[in-house]
Amino acid sequence: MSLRHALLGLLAQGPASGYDLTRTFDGSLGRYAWQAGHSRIYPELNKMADAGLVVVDETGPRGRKTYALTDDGRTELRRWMLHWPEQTTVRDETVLRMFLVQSLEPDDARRLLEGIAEHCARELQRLRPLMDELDAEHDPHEPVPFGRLAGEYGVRQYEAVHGWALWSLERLAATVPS
Amino acid sequence: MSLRHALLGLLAQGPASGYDLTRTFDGSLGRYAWQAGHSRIYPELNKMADAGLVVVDETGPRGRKTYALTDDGRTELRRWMLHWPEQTTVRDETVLRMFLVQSLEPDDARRLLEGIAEHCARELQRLRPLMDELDAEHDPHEPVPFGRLAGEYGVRQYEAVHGWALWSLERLAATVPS
DNA sequence: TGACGCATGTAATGCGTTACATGATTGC
DNA sequence: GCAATCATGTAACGCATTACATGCGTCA
Repeated sequence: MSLRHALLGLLAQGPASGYDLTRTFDGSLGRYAWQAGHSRIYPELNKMADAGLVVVDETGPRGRKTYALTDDGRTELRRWMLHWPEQTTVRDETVLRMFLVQSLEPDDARRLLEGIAEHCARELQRLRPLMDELDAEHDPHEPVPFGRLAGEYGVRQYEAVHGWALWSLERLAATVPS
Repeated sequence: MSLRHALLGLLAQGPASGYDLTRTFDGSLGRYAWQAGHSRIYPELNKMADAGLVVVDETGPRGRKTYALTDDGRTELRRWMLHWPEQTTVRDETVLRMFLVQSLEPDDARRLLEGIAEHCARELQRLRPLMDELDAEHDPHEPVPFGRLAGEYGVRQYEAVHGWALWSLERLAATVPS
């Protein structure tokens, strides 16, 4: 039930409406960690309010409701963050493709790996300047800005996949014909 | 509909029964890429047979049925492997926790990051020798063994997360009190 | 006043997990 | 003969996506 914990974690940064939270999922959170559409978020927020994990903080125009964490919500978030099971849920189409590279003909496999490497290189060119900018703007007296750690994860992730794709290309090419 | 493609990719390595495929998902495939239990696999194989993507190859004792790819199945697998959408499905509880590290008190955040770093270090100690063993046993005239590329991905992935956790710890500690 | 974006919801369908259910073979 | 494992399936429930549905507020 990770959607619930994702919402708790986001609300820990400060009150937000279902609409705000939906847009957060559209960004890098949804891209690298967990996806959710508004049609799941609104019902879940209502259930969390029933369970006493969040409360409606403010109501605004157009029926806008911002939610805030309760003490129970913060306790549950902390419990989930610190006590995680050994076997966690992962579901990643890209990694699945990596597992199945060898089901392709050698030429196709090469093309796929080259595509992955290029994709990673492009993403790195996009992400690294963003991180540098965050760092340049950052006042060292303030806490690390939200998203900076996740962004760093993204950079390192792409570097790892990039290196993996190049290594795999070499490895596939190195097969000695008999 | 990635379960279907996972099954196609696995069957591309050679015919297998639903039971065999279920055990494959119990291993590193399920751990890093995609999970599925037998209760989804059997119905899906039947649907894939109806759709002409696979055929029953052999029947064995205890009602065992091995499935093999058809030409249509191989075509569909190739299509899926080579033409992937920009926005792919990712769902990873660990990465979600990474995104939410900053929702914790500094002490808790530190403990969590230390836990992640230790976890990665342990997994690396387990995985690296396995990969070295695979390489030592590998006849260079044979194609790269199935799972070797994925295993390398696992190693690099853990190295990346390990480095990220250490970097994050430093970064959190570096906040200058005002 | 019309278009766009904000804002919230429900319904239908499909995918995934857990639990239920059954029976055959092999090895001890 | 009994236990473990092989082997396949269905049912119930919950979660996720897509589509359907509605209405308010702001700005040009």
